[in-house]
Amino acid sequence: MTEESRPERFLQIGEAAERASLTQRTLRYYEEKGLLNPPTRMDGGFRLYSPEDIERIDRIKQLKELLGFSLAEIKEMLVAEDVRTQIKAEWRRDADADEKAEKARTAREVTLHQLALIDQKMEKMSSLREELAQRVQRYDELLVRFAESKEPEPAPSQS
Amino acid sequence: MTEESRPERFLQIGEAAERASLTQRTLRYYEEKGLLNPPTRMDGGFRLYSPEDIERIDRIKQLKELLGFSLAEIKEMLVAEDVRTQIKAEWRRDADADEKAEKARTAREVTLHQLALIDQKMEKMSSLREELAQRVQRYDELLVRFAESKEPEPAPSQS
DNA sequence: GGTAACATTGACGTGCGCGTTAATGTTGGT
DNA sequence: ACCAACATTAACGCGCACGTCAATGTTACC
Repeated sequence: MTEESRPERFLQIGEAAERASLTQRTLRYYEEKGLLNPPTRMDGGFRLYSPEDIERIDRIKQLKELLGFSLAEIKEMLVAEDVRTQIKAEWRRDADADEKAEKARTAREVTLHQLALIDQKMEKMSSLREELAQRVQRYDELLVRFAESKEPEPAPSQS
Repeated sequence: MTEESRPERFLQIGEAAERASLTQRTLRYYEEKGLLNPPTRMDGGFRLYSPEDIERIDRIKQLKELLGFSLAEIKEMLVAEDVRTQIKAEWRRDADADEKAEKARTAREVTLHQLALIDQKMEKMSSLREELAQRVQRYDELLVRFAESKEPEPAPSQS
């Protein structure tokens, strides 16, 4: 409900940073490192982030915090995203259809690769989860035994 | 099948590092930072890692690479593990049962917290997974349309 | 007992992902 | 025209997680 969804306006760096819970420095850094393409500027040179830029920022945050990828890795992963927007932009222009299809195939491949990475991580995670769950169960059993040795004659208790 | 499972012998740092695909420096660093308790030593001062130590090293690697936690966070998380082995070691000694129960409760709590963290991550991951899967599907549809516009009269093909 | 392989403790170096400060420019409102 | 709020680049700094010497000691084996 408090979800900050895609804005309809262009945002200056301050607002953009706040939305994503990042700092302005971080956004500039991402741009410097090629993760964000240079946003448009106002006459005075102030950065103006488009809704697409904002989405991309969220994407980066997601990939970083969730999957723990390095910025370099994320940069690679975002190639697929780039191709996608590029295709969209060129859609009704007279670009070579074969070329576009090739790009789409590439983007598909990259996305599939990301999917595979995620699946790998999720598998490992769920086996770790299992391990921990079992451990909790063993603690429970242990605690029950402690309680039993203390209360040989369990009295009926409420609540 | 190539899985390096728990060894029966004590290992020197070289072998231990190789098993975990880490460097000797890293193992010493983990010890320095209190993630690994100081292993036993040979007469000359060479470190000897017990099977339990080796397990713990794998644990750390798991938590770091899988969940992207910092070493400081991992250190905290391993408290539960410590309590567990401590309880095991003290098991038949005349330590205060209440105290042991209290430790077990603490360990249980910490483990539950870890479980909650993992569940959070897995939820976010699976929604990201969904997003990507849908994207692949859209690429597929796109490519089908490309193929159709190229081949208005599909010829029966084998293989 | 020599020597190759393996280890030890410093100590400094490094890359990443920003934080922070300084000096300066821009925008929007009164 | 002025002012506060917001932005800019450039540069240095910093904590983390190790890498990388260097100088020295240990072990195992022939």
